[in-house]
Amino acid sequence: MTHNDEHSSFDHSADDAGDDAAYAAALDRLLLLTVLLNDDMHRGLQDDGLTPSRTSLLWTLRRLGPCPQKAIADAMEISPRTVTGLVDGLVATGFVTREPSPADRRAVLVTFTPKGTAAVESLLEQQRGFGRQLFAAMPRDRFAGLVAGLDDVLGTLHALGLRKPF
Amino acid sequence: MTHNDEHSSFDHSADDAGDDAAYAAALDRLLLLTVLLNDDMHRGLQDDGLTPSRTSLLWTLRRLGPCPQKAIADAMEISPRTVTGLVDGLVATGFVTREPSPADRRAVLVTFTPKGTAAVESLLEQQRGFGRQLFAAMPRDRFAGLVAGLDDVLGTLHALGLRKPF
DNA sequence: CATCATTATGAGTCATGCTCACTATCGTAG
DNA sequence: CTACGATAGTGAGCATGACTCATAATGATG
Repeated sequence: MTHNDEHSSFDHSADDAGDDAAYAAALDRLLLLTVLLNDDMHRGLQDDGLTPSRTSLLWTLRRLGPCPQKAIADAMEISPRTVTGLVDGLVATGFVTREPSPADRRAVLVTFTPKGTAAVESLLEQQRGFGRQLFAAMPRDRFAGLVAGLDDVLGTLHALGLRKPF
Repeated sequence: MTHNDEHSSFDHSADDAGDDAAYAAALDRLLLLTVLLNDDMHRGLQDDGLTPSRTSLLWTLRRLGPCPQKAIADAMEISPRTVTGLVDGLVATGFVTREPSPADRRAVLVTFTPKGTAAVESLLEQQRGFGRQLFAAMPRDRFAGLVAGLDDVLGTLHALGLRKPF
C-alpha cells in the first residue's frame, strides 16, 4: 500500500502528507496489536474449556456479582436469548449455576461455582503475567510515553462517541 | 504459570507491586482499545454489505492479487472449506468472481469485480480518515512516544512468538 | 499408465449472534 | 382484588463463520 502521495506539493504540505503516512503507520501498528492480542487471548482461553463469549460472560459476572440474565444481557450489550445460550453452556461445563431469585420468581441468579471462581482468578493471574512480559523490559520513559499516547487515543475515541458501557 | 518469583522482598518490592499495577492498567488500556477499534471497524463494515470475514478476505485478495482459494486459505490461516463459503458470499454480493485458472483446471482464480475494487479503495480511504481523526490533534512528542511504545510492545510480542503471518 | 497429491466442495457440527412468539410472573390502575 | 400491560426467560428458526471428514476432478510424477 501507500503509493504515497507526498510530493506534488511545494512548501509545507509535505508536512501534511508525511503526517498522513505516519498516522497510517501508527494505525497499522494499533490494528496489528489489536489482532495479535485478540488472537493470543482466545488461544489461551480454549485451554480452559472456555470459549471467548463464555469467558466474556464470566468476566461480566465477576463485575456484577450474582444477577439475573437480563442484567448480563444489558451489560454485555447482547440479546437476552444469547445470554440464555451462553449460560446453558457455562452450566453444562460447570462454571456457573442458575439459582432461583428470591425476589422474582421469573428470574434466575447466575452464580459462580467454585470452578468458575477459580477460572476467573486464573485468568486474572494470566493477565498479570502477560502484563509483566509485555512491559517489564521496557524503559520507564517509553512505558510512560506509551500510556500517555494510549490515554490520548482513548480520550479521542471517547470524544468521538466510542466508549465502553460501564 | 508464573506465580511470579518476586519473592516477598522488603525494600524494593513496593516498586514491583507498583509496576505490576501500572502494567495491569496499561494492559487494560490496550485491551480496551482492542475492543473499541474492533467494534468500530465491524460497525462501519456492515454499512457496505460486508461482513468482517469477507472484508478480511477482500483485504487479503488485494495483497495477493487474483489467486486460487487455497492461497487465500493459507494467507488467512483458515481452512479451504471456509474460504469456499466466504467466496460464495462475495460472489453472491458481487465483490469478486471465480475465474477459471488457465494453468490448473482444478483451481479457480478469485478476482475482484469493479465493485470489489471500489470497496477496498473505500476502506483504505476510511482508514486514512480514521488515522487523521485519531492522531491529528495529538502533540507530536506524545505521538512519537506512542509509536515508540507500540513498536516496543510489538517487538516483545514478536520475540514471544506472536506474529502476523506475512 | 498407475499412483499419489492437491483443489475445491458437499455434508455435518459447533459457537455466537439475531428475531419472533410464548409462558410465567410482576406491578399497577382501577 | 382483578385485569392488563411490562418484564424474565426460553423454544424455534435463521445467518455467519469456523471446523472436520469424505469425495470428485485434476495435476504431477515415477
